Amino acid sequence: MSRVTIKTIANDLGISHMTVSRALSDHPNVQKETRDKIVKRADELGYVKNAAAMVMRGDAPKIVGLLLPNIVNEFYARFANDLAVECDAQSLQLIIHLTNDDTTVEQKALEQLRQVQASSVVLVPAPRRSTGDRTPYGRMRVIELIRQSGTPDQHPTILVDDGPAIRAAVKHLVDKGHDKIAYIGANRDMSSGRARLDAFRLGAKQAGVEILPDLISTGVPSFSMGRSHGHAILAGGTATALLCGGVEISNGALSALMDSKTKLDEGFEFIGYGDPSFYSWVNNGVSTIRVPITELATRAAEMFLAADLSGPAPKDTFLAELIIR
Amino acid sequence: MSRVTIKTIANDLGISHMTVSRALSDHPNVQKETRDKIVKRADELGYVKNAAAMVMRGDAPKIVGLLLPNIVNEFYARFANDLAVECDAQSLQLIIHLTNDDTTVEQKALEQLRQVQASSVVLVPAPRRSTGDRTPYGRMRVIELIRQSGTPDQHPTILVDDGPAIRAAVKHLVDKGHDKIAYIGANRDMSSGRARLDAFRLGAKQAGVEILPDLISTGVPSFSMGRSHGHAILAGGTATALLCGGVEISNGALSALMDSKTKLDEGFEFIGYGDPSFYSWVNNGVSTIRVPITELATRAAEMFLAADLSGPAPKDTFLAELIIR
DNA sequence: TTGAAAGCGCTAACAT
DNA sequence: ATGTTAGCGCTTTCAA
Repeated sequence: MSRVTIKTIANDLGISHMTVSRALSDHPNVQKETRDKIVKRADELGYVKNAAAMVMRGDAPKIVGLLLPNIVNEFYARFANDLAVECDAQSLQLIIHLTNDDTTVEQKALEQLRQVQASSVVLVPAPRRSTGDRTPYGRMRVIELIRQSGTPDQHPTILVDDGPAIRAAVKHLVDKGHDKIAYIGANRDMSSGRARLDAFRLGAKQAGVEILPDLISTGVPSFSMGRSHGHAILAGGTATALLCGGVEISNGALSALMDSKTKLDEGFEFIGYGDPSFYSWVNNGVSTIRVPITELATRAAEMFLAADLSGPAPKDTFLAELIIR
Repeated sequence: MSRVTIKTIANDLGISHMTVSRALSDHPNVQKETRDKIVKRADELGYVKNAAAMVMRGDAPKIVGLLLPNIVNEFYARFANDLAVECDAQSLQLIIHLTNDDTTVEQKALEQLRQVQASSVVLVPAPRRSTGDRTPYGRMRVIELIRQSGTPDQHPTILVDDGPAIRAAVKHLVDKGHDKIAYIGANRDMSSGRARLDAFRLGAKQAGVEILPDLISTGVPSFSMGRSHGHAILAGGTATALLCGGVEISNGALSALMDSKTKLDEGFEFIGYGDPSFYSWVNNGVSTIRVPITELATRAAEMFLAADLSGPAPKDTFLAELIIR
């Protein structure tokens, strides 16, 4: 009834538990006959090696963590999916925690991962108001994804540079004759919010158009935020094109746009952010700024394995891509 | 440099590791002064309790597993999200494995979860050809989600009954004057595929319409399958309405429909399956069959905690709901 | 109030 | 080829 261990099997067979251990760990020094008997009995009893015991002996637990704000956002879902595939390929177990961008939750999750000795953690750092306390990461390898928090060079980091794509998007719109281009993005609380807005401004400047302040709106990014700001811009009547700087925002703004058949017929142009699968077929294809998610996940998985912890932490940047549909 | 344990702290402070243990576990029998000193030092050194040691002593590991075909499908993503929230609330760690509906992968994942002594696993069983071997679940509580595999009453099960909603969908279409209703769904490999098609047929019968065999198509469910079958049905010209029996299929078929402006203007009616967020705003709102995902996740989390393992395994069924937009 | 010993499951290092 | 011992980090039991 209780858990089957090597001792259970050993007693059952009237031999030493060491022989059982050897047999089940493919150690050469076991007589074939004995080994077969052991393997057979282990199988019958449903024996599985106790991971906790292995960890206590010093084996690195085959566990990695993933901390995401949520997993409904298609960007995060795809990343989690790709990372999970990589982990399964490496026989790693992936523990997911959702932080909801709350530093408290994030800290708690990190501590739990530390308790189970997770070897690595991929983390989208929650934006933090103060440079407040943070639990030490212990022996975990922490890989920061998308956002960068705290001291640079401290942790390996995987970033996305969407600047060029955003500037290209503006240029594309200008080339098509638009000069009243609206922008909806995240506020300056997040570094990504700042960076994208800056890229938008720079793109406009480079393309030689002036952006009316009224056409730029920022806020805490969410679907409903994107939707309401989108409605406001469409109602304003000034803008002839809209660029979004965030996945949720983009979906929200697109939903607002879909409400307005007139605008679509008038040739109002929309460029979204992220590339949810339905963008390729909604509204005859939605142009967007695509982030190479699978590449990010692959790189993260590579970092799991990277042996050397010495030297400055690597910082990899992947380019987002403008997709015109 | 090496891992901080209670012994590290004990040596550091020149006391017994037992006192340290007591202090850090809020045992009353420690002098306040000593306790404060210990807690302080533990904090400085970044001590965390070793989960493996606790598990070895007999503590149930705070780990639960989740096995899903994938996590990009919005249905699964939402479920995973909701379950992760529940787990965080209960200080459980959630290990996710993606099976891709492959029994081999599923078995391997289950074994890994067994090694780390996961207390419970929520599992969308991969459809299995033969009633072949399956690793014993050991002491894990296995909760089957959506699909049921193997012997009934063996595991707690959470099912969705979409029969009434599917029949209501057919009735709705008939009431609106449609009598050439097409259906795209999963083939009979999965029990859900069979059940939904049967519900569709029954609904048609109850509504007094005959379904032309040509208008029913099934196959291995996927976006592209839904899309190509959708195109075929639209090209056929016979059908005036389409009902889908699967999430991916529904998205694919919807994408096919969006390609055809004519059909939409002609009043071609579509009822999808699942309720991706964008259904509420695409195409002025897509009618669909909604599955109560959060309720499923909440119930699953409740089952994590259920103490009694005695008696027949509970089988909970949640009703899907027809949403007309 | 504090400490010492034992044991959870496993394997490296020594016996035999 | 097989067996014995010890120890990973922790807490329960018993002793001081």
